[in-house]
Amino acid sequence: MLNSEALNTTEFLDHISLDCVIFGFHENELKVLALHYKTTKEYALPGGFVRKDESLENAAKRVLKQRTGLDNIFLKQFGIFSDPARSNMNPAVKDILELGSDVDINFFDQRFISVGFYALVEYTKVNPTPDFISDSCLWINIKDDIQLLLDHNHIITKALEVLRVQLNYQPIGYNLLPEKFTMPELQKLYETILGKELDRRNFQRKILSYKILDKLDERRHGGAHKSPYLYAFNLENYQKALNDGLTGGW
Amino acid sequence: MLNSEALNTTEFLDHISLDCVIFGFHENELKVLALHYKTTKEYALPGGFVRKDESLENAAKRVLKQRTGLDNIFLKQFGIFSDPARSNMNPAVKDILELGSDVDINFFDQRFISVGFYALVEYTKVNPTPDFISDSCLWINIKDDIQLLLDHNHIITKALEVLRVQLNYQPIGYNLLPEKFTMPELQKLYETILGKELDRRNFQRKILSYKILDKLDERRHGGAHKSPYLYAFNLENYQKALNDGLTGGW
DNA sequence: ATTTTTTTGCGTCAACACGACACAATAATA
DNA sequence: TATTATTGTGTCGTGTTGACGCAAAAAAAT
Repeated sequence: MLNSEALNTTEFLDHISLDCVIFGFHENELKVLALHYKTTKEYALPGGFVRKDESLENAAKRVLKQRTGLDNIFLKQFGIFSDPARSNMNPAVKDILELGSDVDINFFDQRFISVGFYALVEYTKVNPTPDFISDSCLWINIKDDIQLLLDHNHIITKALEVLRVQLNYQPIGYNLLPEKFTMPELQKLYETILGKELDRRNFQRKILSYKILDKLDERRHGGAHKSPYLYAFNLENYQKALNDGLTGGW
Repeated sequence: MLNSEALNTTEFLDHISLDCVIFGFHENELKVLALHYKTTKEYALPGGFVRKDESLENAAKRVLKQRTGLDNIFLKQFGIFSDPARSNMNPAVKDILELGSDVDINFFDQRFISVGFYALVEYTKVNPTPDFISDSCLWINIKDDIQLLLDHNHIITKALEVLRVQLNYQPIGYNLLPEKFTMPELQKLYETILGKELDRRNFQRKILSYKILDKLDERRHGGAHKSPYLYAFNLENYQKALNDGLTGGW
């Protein structure tokens, strides 16, 4: 009945959990992967616990692998959520109780200090997979602000703030976009993360001045109106540029 | 024998500790408050544990109050240190064993995931106070790179990196400098945090353009050569400016 | 087929910001 | 009184930024 990831709570450290904000970009919108619980019908971030001899980062990688099917995901720890009241009255406890009498409910019902990770994935490569207390795993749109479990909305907000600040220091475009993309797509990604509109022509001038993009001889056909050129990140230059931080703000 | 902060380990959450990087600025040098252990003669960051119904932030404030005598310290969580091996072979365990047989050595000898806080204090206001395993509490100069306990050097390095990034987003100057200060002093603070020299005249032009400083009618006399003017932060403008981030890099 | 509409590619211009540097005023010291 | 290191203020050339113009392209409408 229970799948193996749920059992053996004695393997885990007490009081410490982690939550993952998995960002994807699709149809010009920024999305986050969420679970939908069987019993309480709550939405929640994918999370997990830390094995007694495991680093937090590896625990997060385990969770990511389970929910997305992907290895080698871009992953950063961005915050810690430690309000003593944050996991009081956790509705998920009810979901877990439903699973059977052999569950160590004391483990799940304790105070948790949760470490927040954000991950960047290429939307189309993800195979969303529910966990043992959820019936589905789905993308929710950031701007729909759907109500999530406990402080998970707050966790997403914090992740977004960090993403915004790190836009010039982490390969965020590279990890969220497919290999080939158009300039308007890249711009839309920047606009969504920054929460403001940018001038099309100035954006292009600036991003090209960094020399981090290769302009391809290909265009994206099929859309309405003039076909835009495709670009790809020049990883070598991108990494080099990020080391100093891309100069100037947006 | 044992002071009360050491006892009652049952009050604390297992596996979770915190370490504070307390920055001070004195004689144009950036310093960090450290403890010196009685038995092993190791240097270490001030740290502590989290009570079962206490937020991490409040736990950090407790530690800060105990080591500095100060309330209302500027304080930010900046990272988490979770390598499973980080607290193996912890020499501090030996110091704690020396304290007597009634110590719950199992608590101190477990795996700890440590949450890093940095604090900014006005050097002259601090009253450095050792804890129950240390014989002194003292300022160490950042650039002296003294060898510290476990991964504490690494923790300081990370704190400095964060400080650097946040220089344009947090009231760092205000919290590290006394109320009145000279332009060369402020510049030296920026240079130390950034790890590079800045042009005196360009620095002044830029920092004044933010309108975050009030130029006083007073000068600092007594030093050799021309007496510099004193400045004070205009808190209202400073806070307003930090909200958007001070534009441009250094 | 031709026109319309919207998007894309490329360019211009004025205002501003930045780095490098010049020079005079000042205050302790020699 | 002269010396010397430091501070206050300004200039100048370059590069970057924001605001906006215009023509080419491609699907859709006529």
